[in-house]
Amino acid sequence: MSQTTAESLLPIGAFSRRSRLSLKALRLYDELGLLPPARIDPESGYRYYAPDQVERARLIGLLRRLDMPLARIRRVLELDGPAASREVAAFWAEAEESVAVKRRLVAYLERHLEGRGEPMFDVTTRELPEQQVVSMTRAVHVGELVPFLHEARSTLLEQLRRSGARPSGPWLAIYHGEVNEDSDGPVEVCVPFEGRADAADGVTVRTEPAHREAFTTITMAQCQFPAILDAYGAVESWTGQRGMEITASPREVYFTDGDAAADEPFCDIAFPVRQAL
Amino acid sequence: MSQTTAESLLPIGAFSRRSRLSLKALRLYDELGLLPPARIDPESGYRYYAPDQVERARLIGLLRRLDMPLARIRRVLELDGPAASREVAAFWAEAEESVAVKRRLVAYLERHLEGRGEPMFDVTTRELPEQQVVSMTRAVHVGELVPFLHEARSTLLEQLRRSGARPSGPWLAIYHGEVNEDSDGPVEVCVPFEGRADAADGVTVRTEPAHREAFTTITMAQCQFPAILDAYGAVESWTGQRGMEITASPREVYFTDGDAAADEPFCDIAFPVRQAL
DNA sequence: TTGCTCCTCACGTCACGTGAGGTGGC
DNA sequence: TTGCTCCTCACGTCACGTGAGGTGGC
Repeated sequence: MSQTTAESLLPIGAFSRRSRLSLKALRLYDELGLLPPARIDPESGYRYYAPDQVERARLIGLLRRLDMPLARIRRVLELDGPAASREVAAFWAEAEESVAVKRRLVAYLERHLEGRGEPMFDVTTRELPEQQVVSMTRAVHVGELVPFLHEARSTLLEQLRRSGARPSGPWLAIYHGEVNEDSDGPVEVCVPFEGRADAADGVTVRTEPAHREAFTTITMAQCQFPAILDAYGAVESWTGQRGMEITASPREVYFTDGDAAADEPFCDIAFPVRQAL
Repeated sequence: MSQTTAESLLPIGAFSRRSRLSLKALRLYDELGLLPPARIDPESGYRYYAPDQVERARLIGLLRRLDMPLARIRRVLELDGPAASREVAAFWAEAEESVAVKRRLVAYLERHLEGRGEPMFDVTTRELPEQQVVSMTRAVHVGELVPFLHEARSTLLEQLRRSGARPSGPWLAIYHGEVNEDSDGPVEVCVPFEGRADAADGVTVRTEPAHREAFTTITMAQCQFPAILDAYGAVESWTGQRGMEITASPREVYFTDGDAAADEPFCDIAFPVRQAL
């Protein structure tokens, strides 16, 4: 029996041909414990694989063709059939999401490169007085942004209610860093208020200094990536042309508590500015 | 004027914020000549960028978000607007193609992982006598495969005609290596013949030795990746279960000159075999 | 003895991220 | 003097590809 088993073991070259994985890949998967050979000769270090390891090897190869990282493949392999299938489906759903974003980006780039007119934005400035705000800050990637905005707004309003203070203007989010797939902000959600409010777990009370800001109003459709780049770009170039300097992180001032129709005013894109010398 | 220009130059940190590119990325793009700073201080090595370089920088950043390689981005940047737009579209078309393949692969994997029945294949063997063939071999990736098959077949038939020989059986392709996006075969297209044929530029005349082969017949729909994996897998496991050894590269024997209906017999998937001892 | 297969480093690829250690101007 | 910004290495990441140099069995 062990005789028979030993005889049917495949050295790495044969196993490579049967599994369609390179020698280098097989050695790496061994090293990572992802696909250890059935036997390793202790003298020579030769790797010998069992024929029934071919199936696992091919599965790894196919998952790699989806560009699934090896760490994630390891997780798939630890699950039973139906759960593994769901894991693959979940991975692929993420991939499709990222493709959908890129598809919009391609459309945007084609429009820009061909020099077809970008949408027009009315940019103006306004003076904001010093203001008390309650705020919550978190590092979020793009997928977690919208839930965070809503959660933070609710928490802040609740905190004002508990403190006996009342909101004195529209809520806003300050983007201290970029928010996308690779970058996670941080994002600070603020609610301006009147009266006296207490800080709490995760809730800061601070003063937003008086400042002038350049802004433009956009619809919900224009607030999606990559269309939103045009709005940011419009405000930035407007300030640049007038010799203004951006003095703080950009912010979005929201008019609604949640959703609006795609073509209704949805928020202001605003940059604090000062006239350069 | 040069005064004004010099004053408006941005050091790398400011340019990084405006372009949304990391310092590391900006230094790399400088090194590669993709986005050299307007001025480099010869003493300190400090990089200074012109404000109008922001546009190019952002374009690079957006193209990178499509996962376009820097070499390809360089090409896009060398083109004028409309041509650049077409380059982006062409790149994206390739990406969509690769997504389409992966999408089918995901469906295939889900079926397999859930253990839903794989299609049944009738596998049998046949004895082939020694045969004269004319053949052409080339390293092709999956995108170039079908054109090569047709081109080679025409060339070989023409060569037989010129030699006064005549085809004596269906044409076939021998896959000496895997053919996919990363791997390029090689693939050998063969036409068996009777009579006497001359070699020519790229056309080899050789004898295919007598052998037994295990094979199954599939439709055109089953000949697509990844469905075709089932047919290959079926023949391989059939041979394995009967203690046969595969002795040469797998081959596909085509019944038609071009296309068939999706559910009609289209080709045989065949492996030369011998009974193991 | 020659070929073939296997072994283990070690370095390259691609597009950066992340320190380490140091300089320069306000 | 302290902080801030900038500089240049150098190494790490990820999943391998590609030798180099050497061993072992037929």
